[in-house]
Formats: sequence, structure tokens, C-alpha cells
Amino acid sequence: MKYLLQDLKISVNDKVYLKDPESTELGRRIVENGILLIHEIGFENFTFKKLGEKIKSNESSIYRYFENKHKLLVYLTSWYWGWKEYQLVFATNSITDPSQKLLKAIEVVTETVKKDDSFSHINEVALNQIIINESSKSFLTKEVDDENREGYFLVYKRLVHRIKEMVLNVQPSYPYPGSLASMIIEGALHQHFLKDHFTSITDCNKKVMPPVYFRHLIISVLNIKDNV
Amino acid sequence: MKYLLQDLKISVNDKVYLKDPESTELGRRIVENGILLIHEIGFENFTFKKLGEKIKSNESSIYRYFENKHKLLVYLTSWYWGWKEYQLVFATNSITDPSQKLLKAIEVVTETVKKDDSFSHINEVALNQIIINESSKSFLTKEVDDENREGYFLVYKRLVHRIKEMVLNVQPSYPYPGSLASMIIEGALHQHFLKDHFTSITDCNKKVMPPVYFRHLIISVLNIKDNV
DNA sequence: TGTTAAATAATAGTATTACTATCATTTATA
DNA sequence: TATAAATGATAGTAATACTATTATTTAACA
Repeated sequence: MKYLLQDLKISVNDKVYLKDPESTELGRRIVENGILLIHEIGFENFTFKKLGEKIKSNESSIYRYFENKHKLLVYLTSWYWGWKEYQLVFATNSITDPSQKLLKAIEVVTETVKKDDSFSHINEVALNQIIINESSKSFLTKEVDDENREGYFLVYKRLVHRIKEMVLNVQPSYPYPGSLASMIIEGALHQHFLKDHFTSITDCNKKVMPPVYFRHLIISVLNIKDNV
Repeated sequence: MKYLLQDLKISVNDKVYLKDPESTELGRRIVENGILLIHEIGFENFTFKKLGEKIKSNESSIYRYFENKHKLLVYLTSWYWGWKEYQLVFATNSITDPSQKLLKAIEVVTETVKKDDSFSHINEVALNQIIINESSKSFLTKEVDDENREGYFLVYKRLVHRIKEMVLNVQPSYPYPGSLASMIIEGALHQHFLKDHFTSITDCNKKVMPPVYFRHLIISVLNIKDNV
């Protein structure tokens, strides 16, 4: 039996929601249109009332799925990184050479998301834009330590760990594999933002994208030879 | 005549405020206590009403200086980068060797702010914490392009440019000096955040601070010899 | 098929936020 | 000392971020 991507469920820490939005039609509509609306008007202007109007449902019904819009953002970022992690594992699984494995992984986490229909109700392109523009707001809060303790950011941290391990496999003596891995992931989002809004302070653009820059960076930092 | 630091005024784009807070006692109290209050309760929980109570002034008076709290945040970040720029110029001015100059500049922009009494009403340590925790919210908005056009982020961009130029002076052939410079500045803030909240995904801590990591990074990326 | 439970929708209500407007009072300045 | 400028006090509005209650629809099952 073929294991279709369609069957896959990206799992998100269940403390983030009151009721699993994947479990009902309304829940999926909340997530689907939440993505579209946040992308459209920005997280600051986004409210559950507006989302209710968009999906022709009621504000109070949305509150049964998520305590507030911050939790929805945490849910979306967590889903996104879970999805990226899946892609990373899938794309690097068969590569044996540690350097090539790492370079592929970096490509996966730094590239722009192209249209993908694996998850029918999720617009991955819009979600990727949300991650670039809004995701830092999910942890830049006064509640970050509590929420971290509750496991809200586990998926993100696990992804960083995977890349860290790949760095160590390339160069076991490299002293800052965690910082390097976390810098690449967050730095790629930032370079994407700059290329879209502050073009004068980045070399990334439509031709030279973040994957190109970060590939070059990692090759020189870890002294990778045989640059294919 | 000795030019005292006290006499220095860090200039901020005058479109950011309605009335220059440096021009009056109340204005300076708004900035001084705005920093303390944002640091204390976080930007999301911060309101002009609360600030008014703190300084025993009136909400409406604060609105005569800043249109809204977002503009105050833009003001604070702009002030901070202007101050850093001044420090950077001051600290690197006398260094002739391009590599040493760059390394010193990177030290300045990545280090933690220590107590500094150059500006009597500004708590630079608290402000530094605000920059780490809140400053990305100043540009991660739907209005970023308009505000960028108005010049809200000029100081920040100028600082990146200065580092970019120093990178080019070290290695004129390096293809991504702008991305490298912007990555260092934003990346340092992120590593500071991680060492305080997500310690498992960074190698930075009280012993190994962001300056150490970024110095090592830049040395290997630009192949700097004679590492003193 | 009818009964019951679960989910959703509709409505109302509260405290807070993010302001604007007006007017009174204090302070500075000519 | 008059006048203007700055600040303070008060009030008011629309929106936000919820909670609570009740009505209605849908699903489950006996």
C-alpha cells in the first residue's frame, strides 16, 4: 500500500489548542482561512471576529479551538516547522555523504516554499510568508519561558538539533554547531524579509536567493571540499 | 575644549515623533520610563495609559509626543542603532588594519551592553534588552514599506552598510557582504535571545558570548589570518 | 425513527485598548 | 503682567479580546 503524503498528519503539541483543528471541518477552515487572513492583513490587524466573518462562522466558535490568536500563531509556526522537518528528513534520508547531506538540509530550510498540494487545506506559500513576517512574534513575548516549558517550541528546536547534528557529522571539531544551525534557520527568514523590503542591506534577490548565500557560507565555515 | 559624550545627541528621524522628546523634561521622562516599562512588562502589554500612570502624567500628554506605541518603539530602536553607530565609529576610527577594524566593529555590535551613563535618562542595559526582545516588531509589520520610504530605518541600514564596507575592505571579492553584515547584526540579537531562553539550540552562554561566536565565524568566512 | 448529546451559531455583555476632543490649569516668555 | 504654550483632567468612541448564556443545527445511537 502506497503511503500517500495526503495521509500524513503533521503533529502539533496539543497544549497549543483547546480542540484539535484537524479533527473537524470547521477546525480545518479556521486554519485554512486563518493563514489566508493573517497573510492578507498581518498578525496585528488579525482578529477572530474578522476570521469568523471570513469563514461565515462565529467568533465564539473559533475560541473553542484556540484560546487566542497568539496560540493560533504558535500552532501555525509549529505546523510549519513540523512540515519542514518532514521535508528535510525525506530529502536527506538517502544521502550518505555528510557534507552533501548537510547542504541538502540547508537548501530545504532556506528555500522559498513553492506551491505544494500535499495538504489540501493549507496554502504553504502563504504560510511561508507568515513564517517570514510573523513567526518571531510567537516567541518574542514575556510568556516565552512558560510556553517553552510547556513544549510549544519543541518541533522548532528539534529541527535545529537535526541540522546541528549534521554539522557535527561534517566537522566534529566545529565549536558552535548549535549557534550555526539556529543562525541559518532564523537568518534565512531574515534574508527573505530583507530581499522583499530592505533590498539595500542584503545581497539576496530573485537571482541570488538565501540558499545560495547560506550554501556558500556553510562551505567556507566548515571548509567543505568537493563543492559539487 | 573637550567634547563630552554628555553633549552628544543621537539624532532620530523626525517623522517618528510628533514632538521631539529630547526637547523637554516630559519628553525625556516618556523615553526614560518608556524604556523601563517596556522592559518590565513587554511591548504587547505596554500602553500609554500605564506609562502615564508611571510618570504621573497624562495619557493625552504622551500622545502629543508619539502617535502610538509603535512609533515609540521605532524611536527607541532608531536611537539605539544611532548610539551603536557612534560607538562603532569611535571604537574603529583609529584602527588601520582592515581585518582588525572589522573584528572590532563586530565586537561592538554583538556584545552585551554594559552599564553606561553617557545619557543620563537612558538605561542602555534595559534598552539593549528591548532591542533583543522587541525590535523586530518595529519592522515586521504591514506598514514596513511605507515607513521605510519615510526613512524610519535609515540609521539601522547605515550601520549595516558600514559593516558591509568593512567586509569589502577585508575581502573585496567576497560576494555577499551585505547579507553577511545584516546577518551578523540580526543574528547577534537572536543568539542573545537564545542564550536567555532557548539554551539548547545555541552554544552561546555566559562564558561563550555572541561576540566569540561571530568573531570565529567571520574569521573563517573571510579567511582572516593573523588572528590576534 | 425518535431521542439525546455534541457542536455550532447567535446574542449579549465586560474590561481594556487605542485613540480623539475639549477644556482647565500650570508654566514659561515677552 | 499679559499671553502663549505646554500639560493635565475628563469624557467619549470604536474596536479588541474576550466570557457567558441560550438557541439551533447536526450527528450518533438505540
